[in-house]
Amino acid sequence: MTATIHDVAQRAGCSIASVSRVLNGSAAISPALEARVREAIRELGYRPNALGRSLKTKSTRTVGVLVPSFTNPVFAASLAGVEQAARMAGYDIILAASDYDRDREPEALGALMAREVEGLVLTVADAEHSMLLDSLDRDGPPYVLLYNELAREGRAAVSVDNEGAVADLVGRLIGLGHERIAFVAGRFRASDRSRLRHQGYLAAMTGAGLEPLPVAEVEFLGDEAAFDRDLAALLGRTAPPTAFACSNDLLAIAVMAALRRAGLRVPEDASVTGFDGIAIGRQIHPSLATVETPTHAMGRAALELLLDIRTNRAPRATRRLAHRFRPGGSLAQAPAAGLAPSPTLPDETERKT
Amino acid sequence: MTATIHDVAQRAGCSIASVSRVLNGSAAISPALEARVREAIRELGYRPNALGRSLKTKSTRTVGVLVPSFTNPVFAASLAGVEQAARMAGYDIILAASDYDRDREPEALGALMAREVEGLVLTVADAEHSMLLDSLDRDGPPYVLLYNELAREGRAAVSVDNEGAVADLVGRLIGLGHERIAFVAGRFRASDRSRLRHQGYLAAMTGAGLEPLPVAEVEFLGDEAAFDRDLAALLGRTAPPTAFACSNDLLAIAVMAALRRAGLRVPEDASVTGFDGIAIGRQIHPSLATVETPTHAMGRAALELLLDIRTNRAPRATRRLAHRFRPGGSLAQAPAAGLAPSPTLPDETERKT
DNA sequence: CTGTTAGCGCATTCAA
DNA sequence: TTGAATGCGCTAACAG
Repeated sequence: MTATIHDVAQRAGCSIASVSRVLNGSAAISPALEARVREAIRELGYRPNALGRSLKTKSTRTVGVLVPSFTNPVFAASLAGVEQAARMAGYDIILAASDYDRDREPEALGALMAREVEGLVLTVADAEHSMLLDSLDRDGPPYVLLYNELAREGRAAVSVDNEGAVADLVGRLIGLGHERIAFVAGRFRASDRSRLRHQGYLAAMTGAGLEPLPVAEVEFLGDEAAFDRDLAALLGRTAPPTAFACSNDLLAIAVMAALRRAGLRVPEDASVTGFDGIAIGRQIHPSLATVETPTHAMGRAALELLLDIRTNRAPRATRRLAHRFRPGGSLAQAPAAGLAPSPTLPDETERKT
Repeated sequence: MTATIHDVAQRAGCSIASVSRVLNGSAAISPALEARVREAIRELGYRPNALGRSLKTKSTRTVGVLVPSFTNPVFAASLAGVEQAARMAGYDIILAASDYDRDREPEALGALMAREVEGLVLTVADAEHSMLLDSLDRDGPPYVLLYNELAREGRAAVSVDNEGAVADLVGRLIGLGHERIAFVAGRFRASDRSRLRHQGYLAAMTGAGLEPLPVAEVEFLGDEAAFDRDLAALLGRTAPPTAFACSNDLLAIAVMAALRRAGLRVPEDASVTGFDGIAIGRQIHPSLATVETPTHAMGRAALELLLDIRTNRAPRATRRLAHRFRPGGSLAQAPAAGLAPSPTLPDETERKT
């Protein structure tokens, strides 16, 4: 049985109130008593029980974090930012993952709320039509959405200009002479970010008088074969795309691999762009042209905003952080106009793993 | 003010004991009362407060997780495994990160323990000489080490055969004719895994009668310039290495990029191997030859072992999960640079491009 | 400056 | 089958 405040009091020969006082510095204590208490604490290896404290003070100093996945470097980096900011503010983090499954969101949130978290940082599948958020607004702790963008006022969020950034990116592709530009997206159902980025693509294409191609919605976590199949519809066109704008970096890297399997060279035969700016995008060859988003800072900002909202020091509004274009070797001039890329023969004989 | 058990009792016209009973099914209740209670719960939107419950039952159904970083895909995947297993077992997770800083470990653990976690899953910097673990053994919740391997008996751990796997990997390099094989490691101080993997390298080299090269300890999170500088000592040798065994995949990918900057081709001029088997290693070009470790499963196994230890259903021992070699394009025959080594049979497919 | 006391929300005796 | 009472570990009045 671990020591309680009573044990300390008894050993120090004082009341539990005095122990509590030296613990929290909530009132003046005579140096002599304080010394005795500290000694007793040391001897007993006493550490205050946060449960008892929280029950009394109604302050758990805990925030809940719900993300779709930890495996995605973007969320991992954000989580690190949240963690760092939380630690600095003396908060602990309770974690939950939805695995991109919106049906899992409610129960995950329930678990967090039962723990009496003082606030939430969440990335949900669909922020626009979420009853979840409605119920949180009604009776829940304050929350800050991370990555979700939403029109509705009175909701706090930390995000980037997804639509504008992709529009800019696609604009660059167009500037490089690309006309047949495809957009490759993760499943929309699981990500409103993906949808917003697609909007940016559409805006840029129509704005330039180009015809958007049908979006390729690929299964993010599927295997190679499924991926190739999803992409085949695009590559099999009589005039295949010369550029692939992808809704995130992981997808872009997968697309680059798929193009390679199809015998196409990046960027000579096709350009590829990503979104997010994950670190590894710089290391690969060719390096990935993308939009860098301040993932870590966004996590930090989300937690700081949350804390500010709690103390009425900030309104519930969307805070957009700056992104920037990151050049990369995956981006090049469109191949000679009018010519479809030569359908190089698959050199599968060379590869076998 | 959110509803408490008293509010429910009052509304249902009964005692809080009865409400508690329907909540936990801990005793028989008349159907009529139960219906009234459930109705009251619904009307009030009541959800039990986990704090009060935990304080009473001394069961928090919470485990603490301490990892060096979330950004490393290996830990991210493990964390996902831990989370999944925890959720299935009805446990919540409190998170802490040490940022590879061993001085941060104690306070992080302190925060977790104050929360009365029922167990811990941790990856520490140095499991062999950790006072931290000693103090946990003395008075702390049960814990399971993840990735840390240690000789000491009576400590629970989930790991892989780091030393053996690298020895095997280096053996393959040797089998491909490589003799000047370098080992590139993250800073040893921050990772005993790195040390163990280096041991495997040494064992394989000396076992084959080859002379180990001085280890290149690189700053894992440094910039490109620092990285190139750290590697310069190796590349500047009169007879530079023809193969680079790296202590993890991220490092290996960074080394591939550095070699490229130095004007060397992988694998024609130099082979590179990693360790961990992160997913992205398959997508890059050339694909990364490495040791696949079951990161997600290890996280799951760690939590399951923890729960089993709690209930005395398992001893505190090390559980090693199986790894396996993953072939990749980063691995090739040693360049025929004027050497005539003993004729060894390559067991891998020849690669050319 | 210090001690006594009253809960925080809940599960759980013990009676009825 | 139900209710009253106790206490988990702690902080915060309120006295002294």
